[in-house]
Amino acid sequence: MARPVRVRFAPSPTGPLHIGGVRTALYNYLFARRNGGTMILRIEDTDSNRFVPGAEDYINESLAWLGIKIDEGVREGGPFGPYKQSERRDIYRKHVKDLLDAGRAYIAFDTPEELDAARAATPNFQYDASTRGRMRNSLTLPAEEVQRLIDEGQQYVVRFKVEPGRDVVVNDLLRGKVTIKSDILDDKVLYKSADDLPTYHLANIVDDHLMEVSHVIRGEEWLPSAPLHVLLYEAFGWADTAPEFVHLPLLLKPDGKGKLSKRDGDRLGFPVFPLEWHDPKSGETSSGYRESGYLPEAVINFLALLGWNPGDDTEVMSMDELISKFSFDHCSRSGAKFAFEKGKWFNHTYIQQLSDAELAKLFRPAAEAAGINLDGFSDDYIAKAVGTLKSRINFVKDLTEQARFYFEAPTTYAPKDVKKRWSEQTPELMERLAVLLEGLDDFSAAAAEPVVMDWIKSNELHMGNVMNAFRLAVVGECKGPHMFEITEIIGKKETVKRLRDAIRNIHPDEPVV
RNA sequence: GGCCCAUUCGUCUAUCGGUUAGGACGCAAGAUUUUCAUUCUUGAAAGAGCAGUUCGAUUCUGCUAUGGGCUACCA
Repeated sequence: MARPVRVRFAPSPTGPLHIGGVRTALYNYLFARRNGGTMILRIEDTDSNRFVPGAEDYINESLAWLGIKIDEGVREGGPFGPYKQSERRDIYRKHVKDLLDAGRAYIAFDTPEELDAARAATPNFQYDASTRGRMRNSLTLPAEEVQRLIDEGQQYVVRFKVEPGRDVVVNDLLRGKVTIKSDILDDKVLYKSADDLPTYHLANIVDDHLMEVSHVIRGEEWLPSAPLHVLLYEAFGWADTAPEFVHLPLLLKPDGKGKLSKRDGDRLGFPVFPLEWHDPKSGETSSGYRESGYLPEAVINFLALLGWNPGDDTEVMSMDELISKFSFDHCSRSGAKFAFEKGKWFNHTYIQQLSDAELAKLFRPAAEAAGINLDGFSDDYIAKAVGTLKSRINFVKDLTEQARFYFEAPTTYAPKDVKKRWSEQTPELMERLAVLLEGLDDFSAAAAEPVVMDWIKSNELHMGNVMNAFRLAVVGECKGPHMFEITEIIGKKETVKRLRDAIRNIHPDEPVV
C-alpha cells in the first residue's frame, strides 16, 4: 500500500494563475515535502481554444516567486515526460483506442447544433444510457456507416459509455466515502477529433496513472466529476493503483456570494493573482501580490491558513515549519472567505522580520515607481531611513509616502497641522532652536535630544508646541518616527535648513486651499 | 430543476461526547508617546433551526434552512 508520494499541480494555461490555484499548488507542495514525495507540474493545455500566450511562463514565475519548488515538469524534465499534454497526443490516442476496442467508449457524430436541439427538445437532456440509443453514434449506426463518416472527414468525439445502475464510491481523504449513482453521470466526451486532443477527464486519468501519481489534491469543483474518474480507472483496469483523492474547499468572495473571482480583486482592492498580469487579448492589467508589496513568505503563510491549521494556535510559520506540520487531518472541509485584512497583518509581521538593509533593497524599486529620487543617498542612509519606518507599514509601498521626507524637503505643510501647531510666536522660537542646533558638534539622537530637552525645560517652553512645530518644519506634517532619529539621519545641515525654510514659508494667516 | 459538498464570534479557525467554547485578524476602550504609528492591557463578539441517540451533545444520526460546487466537443 505504501508507495512513494507523488503529487501534481495541473493548471491550464488559460490565463494568470488564480490565488485559489496557488493554494492548491501550495497544499500539494506541503504534502509532498512532508512525506518526502515528488511535486509534478503538468500543463493541461487540452483546450486549444482557450490557450493564452504567456500563461505558462506566468505559472512558472509565480511558483518560483512563492518558493514552491517543482521536481518534475516542463522546465525541470523528469522520467515521466512530456509534462505538457499537447505533447502527449500519441499516448492519448492509444488509450482512447483501448477504450474503444474494449467497448467502454464509442464514437459520436452529433454536431453541437444537434446537441443543442436535443437539449431544447428534452428537459434535463443528458447524453447517457437513456438517450444514446437515439443519437448519431457508433452504437446506433452500422459499422460501415461509421467508417464512411470518419473517412469523409466528419468530425466526431469519443464518449465514455457509462453503465447505469451502479453505486460509484469516491474515497476522499477529507470527506470520507462519497457515493453517487452512475445513472446521473453522462457519457462524457473523452476525445475530440477536431483538434486531436482529449478532454480533461481522459488526459487527467491517463497522465496521473502513467506519472504514477499517488494523491490527487485538487479543488472541490472536481468532486462532482470524481465518480467519472473512478469509473475511468476501472475501465482501464487501473483501479488497484488509482490515486487517493483530496478535494479542497474553495476560496470564496470576502463579501456576498460565490467563489473568489478576478472581479472581486478589482472591486475590493486586493490582488487575486500572485504576479501582475497583462492580458494579451484585452490589454488590461491585473495587479499582483508581488507588485503590491507583499512578501512571498506572507502570502504563503496567509494562504496556508485558509483551510488548514497546525492543530494549535501557531500562526506565523515559515515554509519549512508549514511543511513539518502539514497534514490533511487539520484541513477544513468548508469554503473559506478570502479575508484579505489578515493578509495585510501577515505582511506587516513578515516585514518586521526583515533587516533594514533588506527592506531598503525592496524599497528602491518602489521609490523609483513613486518618483522619489534616491541618487546621492547611500545604502546606509536609505537603510536607516526605512528602518525607522518599518514598524509602521504593512507594505513596502507604504514607505513611498512615509519615507519621502527623508529624501525631499517638504514643499508644502499640512494645513491642519499648521493651524494647530504654528502660531505667531513659532517662527522666533524655531529660529532659536535652529541656532541651538547649529551649535551642536554631536548631532546623534543620543547627544542632541538631551540638549534640546534641557533648553525647553530651562526656558520653560511648552514641549508639545516646540516639538510639533519642529516636526512640521522637518517632515511637513505632524507624524512620523521619533524626531531625533530623523534629525540624526538627515543631519544637522539639512535639519537647520528645513527649519529656516519653514520659518520663511509657513504663513498660517493666508487662506489655505 | 437534478446531483454532490459544507455549516462554531464580522472573518480565518481550535475543540476529535463532559471546557467559564480557546486563539488570531478586524473593531472598541485604556496605558505608553513631543506627533502619527508601533507596542502592551482590557473588552464586545459564535455552536443555523428542529427532532432523535445518550446519564450528558458544538461534537453522532435524520429533517429543514442557508451557503457553495457541478450539471460543455472548459478546465
